[in-house]
Amino acid sequence: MKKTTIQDIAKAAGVSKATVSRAIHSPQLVKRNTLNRIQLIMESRDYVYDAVAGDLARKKSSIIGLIIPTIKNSIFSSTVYGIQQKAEEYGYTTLIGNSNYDNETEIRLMKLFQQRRVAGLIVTGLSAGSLKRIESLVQQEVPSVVTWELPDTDTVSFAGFDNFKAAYSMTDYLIRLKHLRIGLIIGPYTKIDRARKRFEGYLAALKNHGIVYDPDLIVECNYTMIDGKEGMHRLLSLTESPTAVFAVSDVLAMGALSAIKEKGLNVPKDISLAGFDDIEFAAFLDPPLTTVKIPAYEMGQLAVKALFDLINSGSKSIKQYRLNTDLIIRESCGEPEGNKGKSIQRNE
Amino acid sequence: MKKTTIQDIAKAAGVSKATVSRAIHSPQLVKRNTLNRIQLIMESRDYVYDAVAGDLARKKSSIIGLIIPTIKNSIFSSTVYGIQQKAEEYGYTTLIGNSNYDNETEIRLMKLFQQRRVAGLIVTGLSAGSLKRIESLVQQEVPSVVTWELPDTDTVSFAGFDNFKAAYSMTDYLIRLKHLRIGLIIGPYTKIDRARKRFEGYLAALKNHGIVYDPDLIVECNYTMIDGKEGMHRLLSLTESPTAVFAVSDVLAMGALSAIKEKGLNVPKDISLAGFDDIEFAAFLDPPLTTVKIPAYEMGQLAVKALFDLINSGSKSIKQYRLNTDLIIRESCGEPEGNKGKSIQRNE
DNA sequence: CTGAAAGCGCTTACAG
DNA sequence: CTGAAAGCGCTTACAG
Repeated sequence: MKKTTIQDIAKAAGVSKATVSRAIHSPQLVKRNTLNRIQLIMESRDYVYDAVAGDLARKKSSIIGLIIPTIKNSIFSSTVYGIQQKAEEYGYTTLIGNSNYDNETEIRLMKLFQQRRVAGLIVTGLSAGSLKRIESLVQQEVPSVVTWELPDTDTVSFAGFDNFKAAYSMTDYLIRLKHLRIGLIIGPYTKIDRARKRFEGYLAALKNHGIVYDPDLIVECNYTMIDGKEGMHRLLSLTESPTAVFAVSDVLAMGALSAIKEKGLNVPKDISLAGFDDIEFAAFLDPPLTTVKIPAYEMGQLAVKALFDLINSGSKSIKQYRLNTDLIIRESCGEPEGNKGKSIQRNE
Repeated sequence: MKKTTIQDIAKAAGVSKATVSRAIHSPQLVKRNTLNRIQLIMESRDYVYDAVAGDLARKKSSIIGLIIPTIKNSIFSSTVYGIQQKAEEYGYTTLIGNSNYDNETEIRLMKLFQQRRVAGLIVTGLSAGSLKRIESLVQQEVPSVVTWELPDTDTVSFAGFDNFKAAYSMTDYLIRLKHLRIGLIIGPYTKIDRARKRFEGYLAALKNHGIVYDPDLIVECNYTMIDGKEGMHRLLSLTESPTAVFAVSDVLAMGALSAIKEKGLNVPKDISLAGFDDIEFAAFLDPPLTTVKIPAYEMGQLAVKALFDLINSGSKSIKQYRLNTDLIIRESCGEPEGNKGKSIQRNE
C-alpha cells in the first residue's frame, strides 16, 4: 500500500496541495471550514507528514548533529541530555555519533552529518586538528559549536570550561593539604587536547608551589575503571609512592579506589584520592569522593543556545560561554600522615 | 554562497546529472576518464552530497530511530552503543529519543521518527500499551523491533531477555543462601512492564520456596542512587529488617550500599546485597557486587540485525532473539548470621 | 557508457 | 482564503 501524501489529501478534500500544506503549518491561514475538512481526512487516512520532503523543499532541517567521544562515559550522557532537552524545546531532534576519541572517525562523522544537511553541529571536545575543521565547517555555512573546551579563537562559538584551571585548582588544593608527591592518573593527553590542558594545570600548580615534577608519578591511560585500577597499582608499587592521587575522571578514581582497598590501605588516612567530573556515583563512594564538578548538563543546554544563535543569525552571532567548575570537597582527601604540621617548601 | 549541487558538477564536467549520480554511487558504471574528471571537479568545489534529497528520490532512508527510557542510565548506554556500532556497519546513523519512561513522550517520538521517514525503529523497553503501537507501526510499514523485553506475540521482532526469569534466579539464589526475609528495591513496576516482570519473578521464587510475601519488604522507586539509598534506609528501619536485599538495578544497589555503610553495617556479614544489570562499576564496589548480568551490548547488536532482516524482507521476516542473563556471584551475598545452618521451611 | 525526462513529497512567492 | 506552477537536489527506468 502506497503511503498517503499531501496530494491524496488534497484530492480527497477537493483543494490544492498548497492548502493542505497550509493546513498543516499555518492553520490560521485556512478557512475554518476547509481546515476542518482537511484535518478530518488526514485523520481518517492516517496521513503522516513527510519531514524529509519538507526539509528539502524548505531548505532547512530540524535535526542537529552531535559528536561525542563515547556514549559509554556517563559524564557525556549528561551533556547529551542537556542538549537533547534544549533542542527539543526548539523542535529539533539529535543525531548522535561517537568518535571514540578517534580523529578519522570524527572527520567521517562531520562529513556524514553535513551530508544529512543537519541544521547545526555540536562537537563535544576536540581532537587535535578538529578546530580547523570546525572553522572550515562554519565557513561552509554549517553552524557549529564546540563544548567541553575553550577554543582559543574568536571565530567559533562554544560553551565550555577551563580544563587547565579546573585541574590546577584541585592540584592546588592537594598541595595546600601539604601533599608533595601527588600522583596523576589521566587520559591520553598526547591525543586529547582537553586532557593535555588538565595535565598542564597539574604541572603549573606544582610549579607555582615550587614542587619538582616527577614523571614517575604520571599514569597515562584510557578512561575505564580497570585502567584506573591498574594505574593506581602502578603508583602504589613505586619505591616512593604518592601521598595523594588525582585521578582526572571519576571513573578512573573509582578504579583507583578499588586498587587502594585491595592493598588494604585507607582513604584518606593512608592516601588521598581526588576525582574529576562529579558524576552521580562520586558522592556514594566509600569514602565520598572529593572531585571537580563539571557543569555537564548546563554546558549542553548552552551549547544548543549558542547553536541556535548561530543558525538564526546566519552564522553571524558568535557566542562564547565560559562555565565555572567547582571543587567539591568530600571525604577522600586529607593531610598526609608524615607531613602533618610540616610546612611545604616553596619558591617564593 | 549557494551550495554546490550535482547539477553544478554536471555542467562543469560537461556531463548529465545522471552521470554524476552514477559517479557517486556506482563508479564502476562510469568510464574511467569521465569518472576522474567528475571526481576532480567534486573535490575542487567541495561538493557535499545531499543525503536528504537522495533519500527522498530513492524513497529510502539510512537513519534508524531509537527510543530509550533515558540516556542517563549507563546500562542503556551499552545497548545504544551496540546499536550504533552495528548500524554503522550497515551505513546507518541513529536518531535517539528519550522517553523518560513517559507514555506520551514515547508516542510523540514514534510519530516524530515516522515523519522523519526512518528506515526502522528500535524501542528499548515498552511502556504499557506500547506493544499495540509497535504492532500498528509495523502494519504502517515502519519496521520496528523491541529490545529489553520478550513481547508475548509472534508479530513483532525483538532481541530481549526474560526479566521474570532473571529476577527469579537471583531471588532463588538468595533463598538458597538461607535468606527468608528478602527486601526488594525496584523501579516503578506499576508503570514499567519490565519492572513488573521482575517483581513477579521475585514473587514466584518466594512462593516456590514456601516463603510468605511481606509487602513491607518492597520499596518502589525511581532508578537513581539516591532512591536506592533512601529505600535501603527504609528497609533498615523496619522492626524486622531483611537479611538480604535485592536492588533490581546496580544503580539502586550502589545507593543501597552507601545506606548500609552509613548505618555501620557490613556487607555481606550483616546484610546481603544483590544488584541487577552488571554495569561497569559493579565489580569495583566494596564489596564487589553480586548481580545479574544483562547482555545489553549484544542485545543492541541483535536488535539491529533483526531490524535489517525486517527492512530487507519488506517486514516479512520476524526475528525473535531470546538472550540469556547470568548470575554473577561476587562477594556481596552470604548466609544470614542467625540462620547459618538452619534449613528453611518449604511447602513441598 | 551516457542523457533526457519523470518523479520523490513537500513549500512558497505570486496572482487572484 | 486559495490555486497553479516552479522548485528543492537527487535517482532511475528507458532508450540509445
